[in-house]
Amino acid sequence: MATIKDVARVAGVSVASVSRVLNNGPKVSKATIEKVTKVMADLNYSPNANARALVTQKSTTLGVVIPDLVDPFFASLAQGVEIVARQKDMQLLLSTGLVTAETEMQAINLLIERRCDVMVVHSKKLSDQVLIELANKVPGLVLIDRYIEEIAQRCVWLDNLEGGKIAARHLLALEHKSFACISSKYQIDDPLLRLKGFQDELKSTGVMLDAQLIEFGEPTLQGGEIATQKLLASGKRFSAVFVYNDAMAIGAISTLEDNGFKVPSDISVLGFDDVLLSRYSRPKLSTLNYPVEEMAMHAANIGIELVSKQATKNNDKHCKYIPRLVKRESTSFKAG
Amino acid sequence: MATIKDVARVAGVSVASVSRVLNNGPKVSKATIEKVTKVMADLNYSPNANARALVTQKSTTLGVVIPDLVDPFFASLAQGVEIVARQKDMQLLLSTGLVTAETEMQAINLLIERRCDVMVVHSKKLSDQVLIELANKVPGLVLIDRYIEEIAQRCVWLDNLEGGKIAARHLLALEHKSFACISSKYQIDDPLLRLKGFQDELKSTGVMLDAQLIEFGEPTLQGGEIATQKLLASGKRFSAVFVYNDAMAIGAISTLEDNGFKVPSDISVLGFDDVLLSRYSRPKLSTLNYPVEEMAMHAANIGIELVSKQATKNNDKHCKYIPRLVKRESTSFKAG
DNA sequence: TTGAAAGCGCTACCAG
DNA sequence: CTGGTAGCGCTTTCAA
Repeated sequence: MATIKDVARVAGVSVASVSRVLNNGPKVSKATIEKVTKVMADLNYSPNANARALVTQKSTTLGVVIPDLVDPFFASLAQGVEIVARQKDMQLLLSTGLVTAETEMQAINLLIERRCDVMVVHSKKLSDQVLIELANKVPGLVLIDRYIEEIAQRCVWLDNLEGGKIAARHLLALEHKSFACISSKYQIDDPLLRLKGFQDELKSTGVMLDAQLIEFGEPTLQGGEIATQKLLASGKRFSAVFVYNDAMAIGAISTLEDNGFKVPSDISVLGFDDVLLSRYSRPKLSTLNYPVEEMAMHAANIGIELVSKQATKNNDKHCKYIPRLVKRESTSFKAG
Repeated sequence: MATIKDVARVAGVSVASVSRVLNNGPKVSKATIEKVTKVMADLNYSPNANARALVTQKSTTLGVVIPDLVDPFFASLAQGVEIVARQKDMQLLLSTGLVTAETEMQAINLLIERRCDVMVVHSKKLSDQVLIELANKVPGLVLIDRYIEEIAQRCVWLDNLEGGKIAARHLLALEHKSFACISSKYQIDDPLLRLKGFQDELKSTGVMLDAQLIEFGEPTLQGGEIATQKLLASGKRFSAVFVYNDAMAIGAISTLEDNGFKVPSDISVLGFDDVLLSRYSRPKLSTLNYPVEEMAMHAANIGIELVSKQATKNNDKHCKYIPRLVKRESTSFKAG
C-alpha cells in the first residue's frame, strides 16, 4: 500500500507538502494541490490512520461498551453514539460480551489501549470506586444508565424512581384500585427503583401493593409469562400490572389472554423502555419511553466536549432524563 | 500516559526488554519479567495499540459495514462478527449509515484508512465491478448477503430463490390452493429472488400466482399493513400469504385480524428472517430462518484465514446458506 | 539473556 | 509557499 513518501516522490514534492494537502493545511499552491491530489488518486493512496493517531495523539475514535448488540435497547444506545461519531467524523469502536466486572474492565482496557478519545460505557458490575478512578484516568469517559454522585457531570442517566411514579400515576388516573407488579430478578438498581417509585406513589394515595402481587423474573418474554402465571396462581385479583420492561410485558399479555383475560378491558398492562417491540404487539403496548438513543448521543457529546481543548465548565448540564409515558392500547380505564 | 520508555527507565532495563515481556517474547529472565511487570502495574502502563499497529502492519481490528444497528437483522450480523473478534482477540470497528453507493464506499474507505485486517461488508448499492476491485485490493474483505461469481469464495450468502421454494412447498403441503405474496418495493435481489422462487415452485405444481395478489411495500410493519389492505381490497380470495420479512408479516397479521380473518385458521401467514420479533407476535410467526449470526461468524473467519500467512486454498468452502423453515403458529392446514 | 538502533507512516516545527 | 527533520510508541533485527 502506497505511503506518503511514495506520493511525495512521484509528485516530486516533499512529504511535508503532501501532508499539507492531505490536511487542507494553510499555504499550499494550487499547483501543488492538484499535482499531489492526482498522484494520490493514481497510487490509490490511503492515509494510515494509525500513524496519524500516533503522532497527533488523538485517534478520532469513539468507544462504546455494552453487554450485547442483539438487545434492541443496547443496539439503540450504540446507534446513538454512532450518529454522533459520524457527525464528528469519528469511528465507532465496539466492545461487548459483558457479564462480569472483569469482562467489563477488559472491554474498557481494550478501548484504552486503542486510545479512544472518548468512550461511552454502560457498566452495571464495576463498583463506583473503580469507575471513579477510571473516569479520572480517562478524560473522555462518560457513564450511561448509571449515576455516581462524585462524577455526576460524567453520568447520563434515567430517573427510574420517577419512572415508577409516573407509571403509578397513569394507572391511578385510569381509576385502577388493585395492582400487580412484575420486576426483574436481577437486583441491580433499575428494577428496584422502578418498583420503589411505583410503590411509593401508590402508598402516597393510600394504596398498598400486596407483596404477593409482586413477582420477580428473568427480564425476557418467557420471564414475563412465568411471572404472570405465578401472579394468577396467587388467586389475588388485580386490574393493572406494571412490568419491568417491554419484553416481559408482552409475555404478560400473552399469558393473560391465554387465561381468558382481555387486555386492556380486563387487565391493563404497562411496560417500560418503549423498544421497537412495543409497537409490534397486539394490543400495542402502553409503556414508558426510555430515550436511550438521545441519551447516548448526549453522552457522546459530553465526552467529546470533555476532551476538546476548551473544556467548557458546563457543570449545570442536564444529564438526568425522565421517562415519558407512551399511551397505546394495553392500558385503559378500569372496567365497571 | 506512561510509555514503554517510562517503564524501561523505571525498571532499569531497555525498551527491548519491556517489549519482550509485553509480547511474551522468547528468552527473558524470570527476574526481568517480574520487575517489568511490577513497574507496568505501578505506572498504570497501557500499550499503545496504534503504535503497535504501525510497526507490525496489522491492526488486530475487524471492520463491519452495515446499513444500521437498530434493525435486529443487522444487529445480529454485527453480533456474529463481534463474537469472532472476541475469540481472536481483535476489536470491532463499525461503520453504518449506508444509504447510497457513495456512503457505502466511504464507510469501506474509512475502514481501509484504519487498516482493518479483515472487513465484513454488507453492500447492496455498490456494483459488482467496484466490489471485485475492492476485494482484490483488500485481502481480508468478505462480502455478506451478496453473491458475485468472480469472487465467490469471498461471499457468504443466503439462497433466497430456494427460500421462496421452501415457502411454497410448506404452504402447498398444508393443502393451500390460493396464494398471495407481499414483497419489498426495493428492487434489490433478495425480494425478487424470494418471490421468483415462490412463484416457480407453485408453477411447477400447476398453480399460478395471481398478479393482483402480489403486493410490494415498504419492508416494515406499516408496509405490511398497507400491502395487506390492498390485497384485501382486490376482492380476490387467498388462504395463505408469503411475506418478504417478519416485520411485514406481523403487520399483515394485524391487518388481517382487524378485518375479521383469523390467523392461521382463515389465512396462513409465513414470514422470512426469523428475527426476535417473530417469537413475540401473536400468533407466533411461522417463518424461514436466516442464520445471519452464523453466517457473519463464517464470513469473519474466512476473512481471518484470508489474511493469515498460510492462505489455505479452501476454495471448496461452503458459503451458501439455505434458510430453514421454522413452523410456529401462523401457518396451518387450509380449513375446510 | 540483553541492549542499541533502525524504522513503521505521519505531523509539525523551523528554516528558507 | 516549500523542504528538511525530529519524533509519536512500539517491534525487531543484530550484536554483544
